[in-house]
Amino acid sequence: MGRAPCCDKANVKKGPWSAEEDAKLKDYIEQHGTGGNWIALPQKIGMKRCGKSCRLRWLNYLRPNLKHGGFSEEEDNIICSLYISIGSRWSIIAAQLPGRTDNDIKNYWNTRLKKKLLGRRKQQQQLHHQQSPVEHDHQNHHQSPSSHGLSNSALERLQLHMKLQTLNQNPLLHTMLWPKLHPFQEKLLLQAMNDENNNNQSMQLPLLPQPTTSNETITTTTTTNEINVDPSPFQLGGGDDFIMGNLDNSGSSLVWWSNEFETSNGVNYDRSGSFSSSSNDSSWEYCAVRSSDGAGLF
DNA sequence: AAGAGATGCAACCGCGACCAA
DNA sequence: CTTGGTCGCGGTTGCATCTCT
Repeated sequence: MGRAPCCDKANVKKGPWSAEEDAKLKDYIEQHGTGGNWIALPQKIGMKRCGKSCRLRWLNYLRPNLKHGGFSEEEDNIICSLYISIGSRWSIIAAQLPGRTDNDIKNYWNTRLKKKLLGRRKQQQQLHHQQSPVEHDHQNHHQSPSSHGLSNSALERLQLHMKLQTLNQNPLLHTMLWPKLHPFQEKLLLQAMNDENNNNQSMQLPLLPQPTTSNETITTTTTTNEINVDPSPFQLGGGDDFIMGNLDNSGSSLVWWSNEFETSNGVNYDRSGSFSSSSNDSSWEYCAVRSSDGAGLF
């Protein structure tokens, strides 16, 4: 038994919007607002459109003060650094760019910006594909995210991160938004990239060294409270993206790019960027974490 | 010039979150 | 607490346009 549809699909128009439809919707919303109910809105104005479709059209196209195309270098930097930090949270990224919609940014990232920054890697992949499509497919199949422990997205962000670190072209963003990769991350990334380029067998993530008797407490500063995380051993690799844990005895605790994880105190974090640890390593002060209790972002 | 493939973007889909009853 | 309705988000698709051969 599936979910009930939000509207009568058979009597709803789909596809591109006409100028008349645009004008009708725009006029109504500008005069009356949405009324807090997108589902009922098309009926009110006599349109054969799904309420969700109206909402999307308004938010992505008809809303005033929207910018289309022509992303600036500064916007590129912001998108890139936020993507590295928080992943594909397009609505959050869009909130930092006035006049831009999440859909716009998502499209821009997927079609242009990603290629601009990771273009070389793609060319290499295409070359591989041309040389031996069958073999390539076979390897792709076996090199699923779980085989090397990192999803494509996580690997992509690691690669971007390293690449951008080397550019060092925007001092502000560089220091504020792009924390240095931990040596372990660098090693991991280089290993993954090397593995990919060589079309090798699947790479298994190394297990983290077992933490010793460190009494350090990782502290994350969140918007509403502080979370004390027991630095007991974290899992690395596995089905989701895990690069986290206590890496050595010097207190350089690390949490990075997990899609989701649960600490021993039961707090779930979702797609974190990095934590600062209570050790005085200023390069780890930036964090982007969402915890299960709703707290925390940057 | 024409066909094939690549690219860009608007729109759709499905799911989880949220909220009120 | 449960249920049903709506919202908002991220992933995906479809199609028009562009580029290459």
